[in-house]
Amino acid sequence: MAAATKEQILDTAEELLVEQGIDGVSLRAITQAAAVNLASVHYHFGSKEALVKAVFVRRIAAVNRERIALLDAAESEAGDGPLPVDRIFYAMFAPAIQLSQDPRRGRRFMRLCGRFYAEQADYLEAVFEEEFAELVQRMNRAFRRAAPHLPEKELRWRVHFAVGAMAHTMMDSDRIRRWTQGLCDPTRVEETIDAMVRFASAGMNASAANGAGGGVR
Amino acid sequence: MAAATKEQILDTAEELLVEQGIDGVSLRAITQAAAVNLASVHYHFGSKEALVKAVFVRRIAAVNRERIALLDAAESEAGDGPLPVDRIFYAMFAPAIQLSQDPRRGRRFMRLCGRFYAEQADYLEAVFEEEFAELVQRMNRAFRRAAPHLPEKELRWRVHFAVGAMAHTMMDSDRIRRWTQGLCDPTRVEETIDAMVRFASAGMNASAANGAGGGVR
DNA sequence: TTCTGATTCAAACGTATGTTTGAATTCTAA
DNA sequence: TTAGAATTCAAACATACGTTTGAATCAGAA
Repeated sequence: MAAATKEQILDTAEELLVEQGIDGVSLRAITQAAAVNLASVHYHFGSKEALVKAVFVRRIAAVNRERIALLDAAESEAGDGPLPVDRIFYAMFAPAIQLSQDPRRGRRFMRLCGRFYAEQADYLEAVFEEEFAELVQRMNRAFRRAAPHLPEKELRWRVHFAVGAMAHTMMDSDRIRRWTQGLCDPTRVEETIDAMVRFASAGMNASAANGAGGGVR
Repeated sequence: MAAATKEQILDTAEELLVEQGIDGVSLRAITQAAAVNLASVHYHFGSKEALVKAVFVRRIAAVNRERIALLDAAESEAGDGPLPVDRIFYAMFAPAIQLSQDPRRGRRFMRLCGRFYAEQADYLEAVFEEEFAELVQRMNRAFRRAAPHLPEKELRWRVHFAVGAMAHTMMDSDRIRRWTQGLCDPTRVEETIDAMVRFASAGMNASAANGAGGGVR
């Protein structure tokens, strides 16, 4: 059956890509683990590159749709007023981290997403921009309204830092659990999201730079 | 001359590793760009793996020594009292980000460091633990004293998020500059550090979770 | 059943990689 | 200057990879 083979390849590729990275996993390893023929990848996808893209897009599109849906809900609830910062961050973090509640593929993909972001493969850069364009615009606009006192530059920096905190957590669930002896465990999803929202919101709500260069030391 | 060849290989490898990742760059590319013979790598380092390790350790050891020196200075200045949170974060961020002031190798290595952290190559994991063991211990102790009211779990999460913000910035200097049309530019080092310290300190100083599960929504 | 298109399969192709080899060359010290 | 070690070099080795090929097999409609 055709469709079954294609999905089998996608699932197995996603699993192995998480564990070993794009360059670390070969088509032979994928097809062998999926119990399909080596040539099936090229028959169904065209190339390894296209397979990697397909693995990524299949899930990230759903996550970003959910993020935008959460933004929509929050905005219609807020009427004409600005959104609370923590609601925006919740919309940003929750769908990605929550995906880990799917015990089968979720946790794998959570790490894969961070991994893709880190690998910076050229052909993934375009996919990134396309899949994130609308979301980034919506997020920036929401933050702008939520923190109108903040200089644009400072606001962008803080969004960037918050994305970093999230990406780090997505990419790294094993390491943080190990280094804290299980105290911090990203598989406890709601707890993780709550801590992340608290941290990022407090960071975003901090007072801006006082004058020129006024930092520590 | 022996030493010159070895350093030439290290420098060139660092440069190319940043641009193309560990698996993306071949020994042939490195040795050709360095204008040395292919076999020199194995003569001086033993293997590609050992070369990669050497590239990493050469700089990260210096950065972590500087971090600990900053902690020492802050602690002797503070006497018996706890350190301000922003001083701890400054000690954590500044040496890594400041390395980018070296216009020759600095910026490259800043990205390489984040890249290594993301790649999670098995043989790098051991190097990471060794090179960071002392620093992590010192940092955790300093934060514990600086925020005694904070539950251990919450404290560890926040340190983790702050590390994420830093790693993201280190790994990503091109992307953030591009996405903000130059507004946020990690090559403006002090400005970057200041923004990062403000963000992380505010996140660390946020009030802890109020009761069970009390977050957004 | 028979035919046609879709799918699977084993095998091979061409290329790039990390590594090794052994001779040639350069440096160092007596 | 010269013996001996250190270093460089061109060439080859073995392997793994993504991709292609063409025949074999399967599915479903006539």
